[in-house]
Amino acid sequence: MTPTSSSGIAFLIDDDAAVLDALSWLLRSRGIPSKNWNSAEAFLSDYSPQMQGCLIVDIRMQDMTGFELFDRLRTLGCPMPVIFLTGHGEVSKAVQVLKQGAFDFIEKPFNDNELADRVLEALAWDKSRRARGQQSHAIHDRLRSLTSREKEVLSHIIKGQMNKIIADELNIAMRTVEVHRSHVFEKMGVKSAVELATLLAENGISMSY
Amino acid sequence: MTPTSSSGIAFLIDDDAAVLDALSWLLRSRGIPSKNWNSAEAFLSDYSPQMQGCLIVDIRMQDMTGFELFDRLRTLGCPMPVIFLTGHGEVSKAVQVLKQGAFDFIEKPFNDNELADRVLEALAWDKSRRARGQQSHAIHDRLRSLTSREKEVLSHIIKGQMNKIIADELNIAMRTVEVHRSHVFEKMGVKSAVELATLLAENGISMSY
DNA sequence: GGCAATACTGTGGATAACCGCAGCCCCTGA
DNA sequence: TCAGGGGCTGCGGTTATCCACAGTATTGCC
Repeated sequence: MTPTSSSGIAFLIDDDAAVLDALSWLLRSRGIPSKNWNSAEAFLSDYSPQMQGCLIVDIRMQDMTGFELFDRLRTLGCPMPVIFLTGHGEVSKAVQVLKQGAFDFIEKPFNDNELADRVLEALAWDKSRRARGQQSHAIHDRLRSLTSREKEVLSHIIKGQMNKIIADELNIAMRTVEVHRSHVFEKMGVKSAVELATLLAENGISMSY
Repeated sequence: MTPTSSSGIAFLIDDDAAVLDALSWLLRSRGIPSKNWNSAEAFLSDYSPQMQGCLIVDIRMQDMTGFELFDRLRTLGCPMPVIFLTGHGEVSKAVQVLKQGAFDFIEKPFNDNELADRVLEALAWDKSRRARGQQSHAIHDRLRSLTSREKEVLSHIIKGQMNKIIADELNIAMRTVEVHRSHVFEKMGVKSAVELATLLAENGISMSY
């Protein structure tokens, strides 16, 4: 099992110790591991891109609103799903934040079962995100292993151009293109141009050189 | 200009004639064409998949709630973006409906500029959706023009298999595969297997035969 | 029965892809 | 200075692809 195959942790962020206790107790009773922070700043200073799981964030905190924390984390590139907890029904804020990519927005007092279900959904979402990311990361690693000339040839290959044409456009011999081409296939772990094109297209990668 | 290149219409659905008037006046002042319905049922009976634009639906109506209308339309396959208007802040409903794919959820009284902006966003979203759909539709039309044997060969081509292998697996002569292959290219409007693979992958089409 | 569509096959030749072997040039770092 | 990596190239041979020409067979429809 690689590290990214774990189900992740629920990161609880609230400046109300009673809420943190109640939440962590609830989650533990469902077998969901969690960790607590009593302020947004505290979490931010501990934040690491290695973290896996989801965030459960109170909207109303002393040092920073949950929205601000959300913005800061997104700026840092944190992709984890965020569930907001709110005590007072601000519809426009809820709508805004959901449209910005929050995972959920739950009013207090919340139903225990419902909250636990949402957390499980968020953890599952994050897990599948990591799986997708791992695939995509592996491809980018392979792309980075290509020399610049190889990338250039690659970009022509996936346009479906023949070796002769590529050679003309790059002003090199066909034999050279053949060599680069076979290196590209080897480094990218594919056996044909079709596989290569599919691999890149499925991962939304377009090589514009 | 094809029909689908128009910007679409705002379909207003509210059983309060005063609101309909105000909305249609507002939108007309911004150059946004709109049409009115005074009940959900009335709109449903007029609904046609040909409609282009977005819906602006009051949550609270006599015959049916906006949510019900939303569900009914989605069941009918209506893909248009829906903006809900609500007079009373139900956060949980807003969250639920947004997660189900509503475009926006706006509280009354609303800011005129904001609403007009949202409508324009929704219309733009629908326009780009139609563009994507048209591309995808064209591809499916071409796929449908293939005979079943050709589709079978296609599925092997996009796996990157050589004609010889395909011939073996289908128990036919290589020459026959070559013929099917060239028919597939011609009907799909591509000149190479790479183009074909990219075309299908970019549109999320996987041929499993 | 004739006609069209579909599927299938063979022959032979042109073109393209693939590959090992061999070698050249340039740059960089030990 | 020498080794290694990257880029470039030619030769010769095998395998694949693409295609024109030429058929056979089956099915379904008017």
